[in-house]
Amino acid sequence: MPELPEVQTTVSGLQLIIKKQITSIKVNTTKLRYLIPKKIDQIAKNKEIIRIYRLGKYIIFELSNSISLIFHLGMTGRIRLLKKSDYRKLKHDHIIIYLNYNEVIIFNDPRKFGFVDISKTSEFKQKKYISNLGLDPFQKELDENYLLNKFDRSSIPIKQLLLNQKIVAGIGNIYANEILFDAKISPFLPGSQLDFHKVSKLIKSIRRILKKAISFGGTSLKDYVSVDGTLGNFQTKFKVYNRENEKISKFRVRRVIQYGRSTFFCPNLQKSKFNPPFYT
DNA sequence: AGGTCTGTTACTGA
DNA sequence: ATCAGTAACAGACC
Repeated sequence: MPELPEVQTTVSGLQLIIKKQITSIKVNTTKLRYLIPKKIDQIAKNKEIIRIYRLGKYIIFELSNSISLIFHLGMTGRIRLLKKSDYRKLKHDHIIIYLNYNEVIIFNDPRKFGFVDISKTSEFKQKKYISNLGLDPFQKELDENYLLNKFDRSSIPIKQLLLNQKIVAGIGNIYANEILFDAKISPFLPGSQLDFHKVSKLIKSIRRILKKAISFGGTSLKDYVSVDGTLGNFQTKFKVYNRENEKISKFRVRRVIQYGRSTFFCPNLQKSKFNPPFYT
C-alpha cells in the first residue's frame, strides 16, 4: 500500500546505505510499468549514493555522478535491504542493486505497477511525473489559501481531490478515507463547498494522520513495508478503512464505490447532502 | 474453479 | 477541460 507513510518508512530505512557504492545492478525483469532503462547498470556502476529522499510517493537515489535513480512502488512494490549472504531470490524480485560492504537492495513488485527510471540530477524535475506533483503535505506552503485556490469552483468530490497528486502529493485511498473521517468531512463534498474553516481542519487532519501513520511504520495489509522486513502497524489504527458495517460509537461505517475505488466513511459523523442514500 | 476485489497511475474517447 | 472506463498485473478471497 505504498502511500506517503510507507514510502517515508522505506526511505528512512534506506538511509543506512548513504555513502555506500553501487557495484552493479541486475535487472531480472525488463519491463515493469515502463521499460527499465537498459543502461541502468552501466550508468550506476561504481557510483556512490549521496542522498535518498522522498518526493510524493517517489523515491529518489541521488548518485555521485550527477545521476538520480527514481523509484515508484506502484501498488505492491517493496524495497528490501539485506546482506548478500542472506539473500534468497523470491518471486517478483525484479531488480537487484549490489552494494559494496556485501549488501543488496531488492525491488520486488508482484503486480509490476511500479517503475524505475534514470535522470540527470539537474533534469529529473522536468520528468513529467515529477513536474506535475503538487505540494508535499508537510511543506508549509500547503496552507488554506493554496487548497482553497485548487478547490475553487470544483464540482469534484473532496476525496477525489485528495487523491489528485497534482494538488497534494502522497495521499492514496487508505489515507484519504482516514483523513476525511478525522476531519469529519464527507468524501462526497464537492471541492467548491469547502470554506476556510473546513480546509483548515483538512490540513490539520492530513498532517495528523500521515504523521501518526509514519510513527507506526506505515500500514501493512498484505505486504511488508520496511526495508528490514518488519511490518507497519497503522492498520490497527484504522477508524473507517476496511471497517464496513462496524460501529463507531453508535454509528455505522459504510462502504461505497466512488470513482471506482472503495470509499469508507460514517454518514453520521461526516454529514453532507451530497452523501448517497442508504436504506438499511 | 471462476468471478471479484485490491494499495497506483495514465491513457482513451465522449 | 472533465470524467468514466479501462489497461498494465498478480494474488487473495469467497
